[in-house]
Amino acid sequence: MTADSWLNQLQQGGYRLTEARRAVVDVVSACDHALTPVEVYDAARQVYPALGLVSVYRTLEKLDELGLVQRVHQEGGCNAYLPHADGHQHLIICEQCGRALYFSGDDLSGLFQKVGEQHHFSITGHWLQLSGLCAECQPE
Amino acid sequence: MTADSWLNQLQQGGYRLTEARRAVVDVVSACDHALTPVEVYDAARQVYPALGLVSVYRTLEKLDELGLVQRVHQEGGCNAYLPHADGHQHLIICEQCGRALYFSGDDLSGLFQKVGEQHHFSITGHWLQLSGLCAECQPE
DNA sequence: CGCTTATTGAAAATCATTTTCAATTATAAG
DNA sequence: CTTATAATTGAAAATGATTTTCAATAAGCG
Repeated sequence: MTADSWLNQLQQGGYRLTEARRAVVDVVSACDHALTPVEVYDAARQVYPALGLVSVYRTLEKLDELGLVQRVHQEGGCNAYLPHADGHQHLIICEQCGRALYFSGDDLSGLFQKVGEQHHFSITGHWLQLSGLCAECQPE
Repeated sequence: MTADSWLNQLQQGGYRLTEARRAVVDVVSACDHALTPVEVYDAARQVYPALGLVSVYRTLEKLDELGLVQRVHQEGGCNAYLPHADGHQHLIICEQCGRALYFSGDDLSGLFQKVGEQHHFSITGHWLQLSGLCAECQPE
């Protein structure tokens, strides 16, 4: 029931529940790879044809604000969104099929702090994404 | 003589050396923080006022292709360029002043491989950026 | 020096994103 | 169940970044 949980959190955040938002949430919350606004638009219109692209942008913005999605940066562009996993902040993305997967990086945070100290930086954030081929996309 | 080295590599790559390219290379190769195309344009016109923004885009594209610059992703946008350090692939960027710094991540590459194996991914690349405050920008 | 062709800057075209706006609709109050 | 109010909507226009087109220029070869 991720979608329902997201809708609850939207409401909790003071936002109204509308058809447009439901459609966007349905698509994004159930997806295992990053989607651009246009991809969300196309998928969500299958359910709710009256949807406007503008509402997709606006809804993604709110989901991002609530920490429900995370922005993914890729070669081609930097405007794709993925459900945000709690606690696990690091990503692996398959170059071929686009499937995304979070992995736990508890051991890394300490390392980042250490690297920061070496260079006299106080580290406040990090961005880590691995790319490669998932099991299914690997040649024999 | 980084600038000269870059110009050599451009020529080696089959490209001609022009005033426009010289101006762009001068600016980017000597900069310690990420610059957007427009920022490069503004800085380079101080030296070569006839420069067109289009040539900045085109030159940055070629420098990227030759591995001389690297694209940096940041909150606001993902279109800033930084000289590419050889061997050191990981970045720390100061949130305040924008100063960028590479650090060696030999120990990390092994770790990335291991994480990949755990999830049956063959890792072919990674993207790591730390952000924080550099020594000068830290409050006492 | 002269030829060939890559490169140029300006302008137009394209593409993604944001803003504007009047109409609609979710929600709270009656 | 109404009604009132303010958030939300989609369409269209506006913006901003990037790319393409194109005739003029200039780099680099012979």
